[in-house]
Amino acid sequence: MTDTITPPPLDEHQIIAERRAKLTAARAQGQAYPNDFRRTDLAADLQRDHADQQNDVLEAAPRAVRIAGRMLLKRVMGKACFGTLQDMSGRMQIYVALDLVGAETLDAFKRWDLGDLLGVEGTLFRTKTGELTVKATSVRLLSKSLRPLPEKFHGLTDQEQKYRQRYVDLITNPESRDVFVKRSQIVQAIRTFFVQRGYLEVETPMMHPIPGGAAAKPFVTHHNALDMELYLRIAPELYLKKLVVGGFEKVFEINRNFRNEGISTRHNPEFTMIEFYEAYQDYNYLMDLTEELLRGVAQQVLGTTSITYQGNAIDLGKPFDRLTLAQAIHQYHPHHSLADLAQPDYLRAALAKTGTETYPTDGLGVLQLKLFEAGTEDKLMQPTFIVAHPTDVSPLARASDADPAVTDRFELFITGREIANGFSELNDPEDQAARFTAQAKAKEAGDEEAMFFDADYIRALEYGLPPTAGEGIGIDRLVMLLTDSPSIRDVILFPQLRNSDV
RNA sequence: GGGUGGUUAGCUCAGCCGGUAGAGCAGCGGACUUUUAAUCCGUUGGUCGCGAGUUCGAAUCUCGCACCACCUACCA
Repeated sequence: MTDTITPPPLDEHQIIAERRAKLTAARAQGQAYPNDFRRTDLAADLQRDHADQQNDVLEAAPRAVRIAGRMLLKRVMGKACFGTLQDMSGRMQIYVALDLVGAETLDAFKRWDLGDLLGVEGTLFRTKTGELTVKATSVRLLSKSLRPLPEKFHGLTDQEQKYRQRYVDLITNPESRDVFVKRSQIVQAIRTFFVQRGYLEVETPMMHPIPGGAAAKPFVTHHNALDMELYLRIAPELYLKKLVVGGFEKVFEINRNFRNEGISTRHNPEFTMIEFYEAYQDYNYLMDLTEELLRGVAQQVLGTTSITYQGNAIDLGKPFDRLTLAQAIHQYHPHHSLADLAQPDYLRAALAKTGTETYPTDGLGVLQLKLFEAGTEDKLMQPTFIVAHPTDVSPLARASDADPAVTDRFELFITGREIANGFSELNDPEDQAARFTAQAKAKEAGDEEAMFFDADYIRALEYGLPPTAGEGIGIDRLVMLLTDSPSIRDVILFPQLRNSDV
């Protein structure tokens, strides 16, 4: 501590100035930010443990408690006051009366502000109206809050401020807290699911000399000591498969990916994925596993597999549909017959009507994919696996034995959004090298998202990757689904926003 | 990248047929020993996002810029 006065912030105004004056007065009384108060109780535990006890029971055998929290409501009435404290678990009312705490403490309490952090000792009782309350024998100011909280009834509603000052959002809006508590529970449930199945959780590099594992534009940075360019990873895929080569036959990683692309309600530059790989399994196994995972997580975190997303009922309990691109297009647009959808010329004509650009090099599969994306993808409300993606756009997936033009791959769509992507891995090093060469050519031709030729990955495959199935699930989008959140920013604590002047 | 809407007190919002800015909450002063969005009386607080223009006069009309939201495009 020093005696130097902190320069007032640029947005200092009357309320802050008044609170700062109270802080200065508190400093004159002694330590203004004490750290010797130890709580013994959390609000929610007390509410739960004493839910059934009437006041006569509580008064007969007084329960001594020590709680701490932020004061969100205060009702001053002459010689007795009520306040509402909030801690990480919930809220608890406190009662501060002259005959129990004395005039000095009562006067001090009256000057404390909403937002101040208090420590309270006392006993439990129940008020006339039946609310469990701590009757204070002592109240202390533990941290002065210099900035006023948002309006106590409406909380913070301004979207920008909710994102930029998430801490204020979390203080005042229980719905926001709930989303992030659920997010934590969802991630924990996923982690447990894989650990219980014998998977090893690993951490692979976030900085890659060659960005790989997905088609996306990377962020670039520079390592000074090595004097080399490094890329923030766009996916952990290639590293995880190297671990399978190394003998870790079931691995998963839950971590951030970074993609230097647009920002929207469904895209944040850094987002969280789980990727998992299991040797001696294929993509059909993954689809079964994915259904089991999503059902289990929803049941565990929400207590149900029937959920609502933005007004649409979604049933995670039923077996998920499994359709090829052509089958999905036909199902939602029956005027396209399956025979038509197998004709490249027909597809080109249909795409021309939707204004979608096509290239002479687009094969049947790519044309189907484009038509799917142009008007079917967003209609897949209920969980649907789209299987057999074209080999041309799946450079890391194993080609189908029955038809090498497509891969043993699926994408899972729910509410019209891609939630997961998985496939039987391409483990033939010569095929993989050829696919990388094709990608490298596309990159030279100007495709910014085409992949690099990754020689170390080919070398790993040359040691022998067992037949393996691998999948990625977008955690943010899954959390959006399970918390009924309309924007990815609602499920990321500190979403990326443009710079602002504080 | 394109379109639409928003930006007024610390917060939630009115005011927008151009005439010098309002409410509730919070704050400040006062009353009140079971309140709970406490109540009652009094009261402080504003570069109306920023910059230009039209006008005797702009929160209000016009143009530009910034940021936010939504839609759209892009994006495995």
